[in-house]
Amino acid sequence: MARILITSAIPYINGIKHLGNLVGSQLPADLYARYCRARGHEVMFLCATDEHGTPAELAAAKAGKPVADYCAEMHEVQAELARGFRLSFDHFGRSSSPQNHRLTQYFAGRLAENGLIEEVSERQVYSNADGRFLPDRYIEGTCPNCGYEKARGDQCENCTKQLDPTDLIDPRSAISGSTDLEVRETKHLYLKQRSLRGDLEAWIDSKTDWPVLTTSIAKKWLNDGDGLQDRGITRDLSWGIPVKKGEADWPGMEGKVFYVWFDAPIEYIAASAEWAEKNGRPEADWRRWWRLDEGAEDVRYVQFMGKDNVPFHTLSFPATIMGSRDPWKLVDYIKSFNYLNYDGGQFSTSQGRGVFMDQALSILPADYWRWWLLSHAPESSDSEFTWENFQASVNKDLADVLGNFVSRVTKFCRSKFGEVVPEGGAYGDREQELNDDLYIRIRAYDAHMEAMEIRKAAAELRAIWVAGNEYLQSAAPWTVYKEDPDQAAAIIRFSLNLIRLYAVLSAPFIPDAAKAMMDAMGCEDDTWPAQMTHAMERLAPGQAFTTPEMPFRKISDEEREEWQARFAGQRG
RNA sequence: GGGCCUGUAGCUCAAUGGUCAGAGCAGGGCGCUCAUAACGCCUUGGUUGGGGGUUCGAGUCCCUCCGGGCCUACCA
Repeated sequence: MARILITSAIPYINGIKHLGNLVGSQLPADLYARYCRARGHEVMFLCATDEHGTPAELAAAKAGKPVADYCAEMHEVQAELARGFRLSFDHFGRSSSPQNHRLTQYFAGRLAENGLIEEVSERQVYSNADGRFLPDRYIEGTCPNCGYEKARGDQCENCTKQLDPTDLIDPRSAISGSTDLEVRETKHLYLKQRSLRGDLEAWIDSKTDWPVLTTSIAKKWLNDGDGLQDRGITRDLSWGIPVKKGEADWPGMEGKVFYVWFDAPIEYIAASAEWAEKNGRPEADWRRWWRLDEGAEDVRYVQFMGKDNVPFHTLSFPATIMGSRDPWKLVDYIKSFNYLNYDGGQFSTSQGRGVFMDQALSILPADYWRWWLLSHAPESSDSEFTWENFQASVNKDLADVLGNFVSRVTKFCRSKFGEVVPEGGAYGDREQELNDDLYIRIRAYDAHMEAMEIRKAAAELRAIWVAGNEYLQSAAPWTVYKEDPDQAAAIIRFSLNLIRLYAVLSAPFIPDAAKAMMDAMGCEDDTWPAQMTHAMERLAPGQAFTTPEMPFRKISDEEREEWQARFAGQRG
């Protein structure tokens, strides 16, 4: 038994996430967490909402609510959706928690003590009408390079030239449209990542088993141009974690907050502290996951995220940890994902293009989405959601291969032997052969799950389901029954045990269906199969079961067409 | 502009430089009748984006061209 710490990239607070966001971090993290628990490991699976930053303030203003209220409400909305998708977080925290305030200020203090913080005075654009400093991309204007009128202050989307906000012709606020802008002097803290570059590079170089996607992004940032740059970790905002040096005030930084990307990863740690408080546990109980000097030497820490998050998890956050010169746990493995596209284009939050988490659950149960998304996870390159593919995969895999297997076995048994595991007969060569085959397949499934090769794991699981149908076809209990009812009873007893086996193996992917299958078999033993002969005798003769009606219904062509039209764009 | 990823069957994807490039779906044929017209067996289908090179041997390594995508540090 091992101890496994798992975190998913924390979703931003300003709205409901789409399926691309879900499959890029939270869902695969949940799959892995469920698998690790099923194998008997001690798991701490954490996620949270990422609540600070300019977009949160603007979204709250648009909703006409105080930002704290807005975030509290949206946190609850996201938490409810997470429950709907059966994301099995041990805790779903908030980056605005008191625990994160304390830890973020603590880390900043440690970094300052270690000489890794620099105060930099810089000039930034201030909007009088909006009463706030504007991040570069919240300033619009005409591109000096190509004349595009909606160029952003960081880059022109039309000609892709990188810009400085002061380059723009006729600059205006992207929030209010106001042209009443001025450049003001403001002081900020920079994390001196440059002086940690060597440590970071050595650490990245030691991670030879990480996905190429992860290490290539990290190396690019380490080596590109002048190499890793120092990074501003404070902002002029009202909503956020006040800048402090540990518990002490930070002279000259009054009224400023930490940059959201500084405090967000620290929330991984803080979330465990929230977990401890919520469950009435002592501090030591969460610190044993994070502090190498307080019990975390044997913890394996795995992070899940989309590729856009990689620089912050391979460089910025590790720089914070290393720079603290404290024995905090660094990540051991980063599983990163490409993007999921939607029907020939990108998912678009602003255009309402694609399927969002709430909409998905409103039309089909979580298992349908979990199965499709995980079995098509964008691991090696971007992948694409189409309704045709979704319908075909779900109908074939879940309804025909798995669901129908459960139906045909239970209904045959009910009609010939009643709703109890039948006695009589004995397992023979055919059963032994399948056991041998399943043993090999389950070991392959385990290997894929342990390596977080998600699509391969899904394919192997599906092959395990198929094996049940092959067995039934060749054993043909409906024929055997006519001559030798006892032998047919043995075949069905074996098949009912297969259902239980499938429930155990499938639970990480489709937890609700798996539970329904276990409940139907009247079984509570979900021990992961080791020796097949034992696993296939869990359901003893005489044990009652119930016959589930339609474990998975199919998606009709009409439904598919309707959804296709409904989610094409312009949400609402 | 620079960097990275990617291109394999109609579709979605596999293949430590080493049998005849494999699966699933779709298509075709046969079988079965327990089951949600489901299941099983067999089968059609490829100049691995184009071209050149290295090698006894290239989907895999190198060069080049073409197509798709991502990143490029103040959105998060």
